[in-house]
Amino acid sequence: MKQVAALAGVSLSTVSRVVNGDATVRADLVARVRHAVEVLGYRHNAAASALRRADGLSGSIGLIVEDVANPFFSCVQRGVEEVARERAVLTFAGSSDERPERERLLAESLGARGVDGLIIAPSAGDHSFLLRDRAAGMALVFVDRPGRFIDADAVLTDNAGAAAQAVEHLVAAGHRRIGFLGDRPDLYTARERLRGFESALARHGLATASELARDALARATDAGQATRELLLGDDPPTALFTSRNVVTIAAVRAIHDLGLQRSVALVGFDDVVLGDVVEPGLTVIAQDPLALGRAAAELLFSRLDGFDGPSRRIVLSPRLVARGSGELPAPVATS
Amino acid sequence: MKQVAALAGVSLSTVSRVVNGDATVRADLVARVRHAVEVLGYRHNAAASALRRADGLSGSIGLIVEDVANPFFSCVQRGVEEVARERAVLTFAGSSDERPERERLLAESLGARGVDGLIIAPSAGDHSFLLRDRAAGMALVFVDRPGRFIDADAVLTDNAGAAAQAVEHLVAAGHRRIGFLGDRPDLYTARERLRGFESALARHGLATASELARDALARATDAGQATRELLLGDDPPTALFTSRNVVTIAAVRAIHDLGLQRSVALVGFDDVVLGDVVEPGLTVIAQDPLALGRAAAELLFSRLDGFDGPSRRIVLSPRLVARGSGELPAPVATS
DNA sequence: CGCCGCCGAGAGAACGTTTGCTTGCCCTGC
DNA sequence: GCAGGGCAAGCAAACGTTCTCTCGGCGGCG
Repeated sequence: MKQVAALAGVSLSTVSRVVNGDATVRADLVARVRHAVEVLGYRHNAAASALRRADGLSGSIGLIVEDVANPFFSCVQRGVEEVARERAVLTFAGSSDERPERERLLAESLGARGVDGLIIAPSAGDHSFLLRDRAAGMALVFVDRPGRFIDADAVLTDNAGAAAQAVEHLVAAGHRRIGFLGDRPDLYTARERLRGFESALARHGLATASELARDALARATDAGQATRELLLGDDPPTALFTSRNVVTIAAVRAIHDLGLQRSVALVGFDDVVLGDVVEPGLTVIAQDPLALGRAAAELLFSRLDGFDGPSRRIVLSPRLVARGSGELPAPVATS
Repeated sequence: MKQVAALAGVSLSTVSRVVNGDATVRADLVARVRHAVEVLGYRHNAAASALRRADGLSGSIGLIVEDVANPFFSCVQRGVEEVARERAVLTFAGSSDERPERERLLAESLGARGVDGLIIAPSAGDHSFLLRDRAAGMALVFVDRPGRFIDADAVLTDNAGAAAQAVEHLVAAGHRRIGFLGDRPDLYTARERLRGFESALARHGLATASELARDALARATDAGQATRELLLGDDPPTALFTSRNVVTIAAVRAIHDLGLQRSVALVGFDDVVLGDVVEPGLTVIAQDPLALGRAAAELLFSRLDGFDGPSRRIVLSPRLVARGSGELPAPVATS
């Protein structure tokens, strides 16, 4: 910057003003400075800028999700990025692997990098440690799940309602024995989906048979194994509800391996690539992860724009996409 | 930091030394400083640190891919992140949407943020503008495709070899008329795959019938449309090679819509979720995007660790996974 | 017992910006 | 014609660190 100032024959202040688009600089000086910038290959130092500038903004935000490689979260990331991009803000993304200590490490590293805001799809841990960062001016929004022990903006899905809708759909097809393949029960989304599942069953006078429910299926192999156990056990369910994309995929695979794809009904949470091509087509509760990410980013930027009201909560309703697997009729009762 | 120093009754220098783990500080002072840090909720300012410190490292790297929501690239991102994580380095990720000017904007923003290194899956543009940043100390690695007009480390896939392997596979099943569904021809990967495709055909004395090749299929709708045109045209191909995950998915969908999934053979580039469940199973050239990302990050960090040799190139060979669609036999010739 | 050297800690400059304040100039109004 | 105000540009301090240099104290050796 010094060199630029020297070459253009102006002061550092003037260069700074030009770089920041200050309108009070004379046109010919602007031109001289821009030219010098080009010639010298000057690149603005955002770190130093954020350090000095009054608002302390760095033009970057952080995003913490379970796994950036999970299609659901990678779409959330994309949504966040799209909104951030419009404001020339960059996005730091990190995977927590659902481990609270790793999540905390990431959040603190991001804070140390001076991100203006943080969007988190929180794990099961305590998030009150973020109060400190928020007090330091960092905006905070939770996505997909609410934070624990901290009151903050959040964008959520109507998990319970959607799970109930899935049950209604299966009951309408005549099913009475519906299996549940769930995620780690310490996760908000998993609990909500189970809650919706059970309450819908109860509405129809169907008790949850605990032998028809499996959870803690964090890995695909576990989910496949659980599917086989359920379907090969005594008095197996005639339909399955899978509570998450990885579980759905593993269950579909297991069902096809067993050759049961035309006899066991299935509704899965999260849409899945090729779900429309599989035979029968996969009936899913399709979330809109892109919209989730976009909404979270919008909330974040409204805070950065100065909104200082009470914490807001946006709840998106996913839609059921019927493609065949969820409409398979229950076999005629033989008992 | 001043407050910490005051509370601990030491100088700023000492606090800095403690924070950076300097061993020359007396144990009791270390304890006092750590205590003060806890009490005050002090958080290290990475921006100021990078600004002042001798090596100028910020502990962050950048990653630019076409689309973070594309499963291929999200896995690359994950691979990069895993390696970076081991070194407590954070990852900035951005989507270029295959637009050179957006890619350049991202790269320059990342440079301004002072990333220590940059990993790019480059679009079709000119990347010589990165010379400036590299001269300023930024490490640079290309992944999936080499950069243009700049010599740098790169991690690539043997695209031509893999495409040739796909053709060999289809020829072995008796196919003579093989259709090609390609990506934007200005992309390195697309060109290489077409090159491998054509040279393998030539080896078997099969000229490339231009009416059997379609490219520039950047969007799913285009790819589906092209598939339908090829298969419904006069003298259609008996087999298809699809050059990319999004194209493969669209083609599979179109083939199933037409009910031709048991008569038209298909080998696709990139593995796809549920590719093993579809009927018939999807035969693919499976890349290992996680390994691609990891290797790129390893190259990057070796540069940051001081390696200063000539640019290196790692080429990974994908493997063909036969699942059925690529082994469908050609119909007996009727002509 | 005295001197030298080493170790540990503090003082202060510097990193690359932004920004409040100041200065100088020109224009306008009385 | 002079004074005052407004605008454009420069000066210098400050942002939160790191790092070099210096200084003081202590121990060991001569």
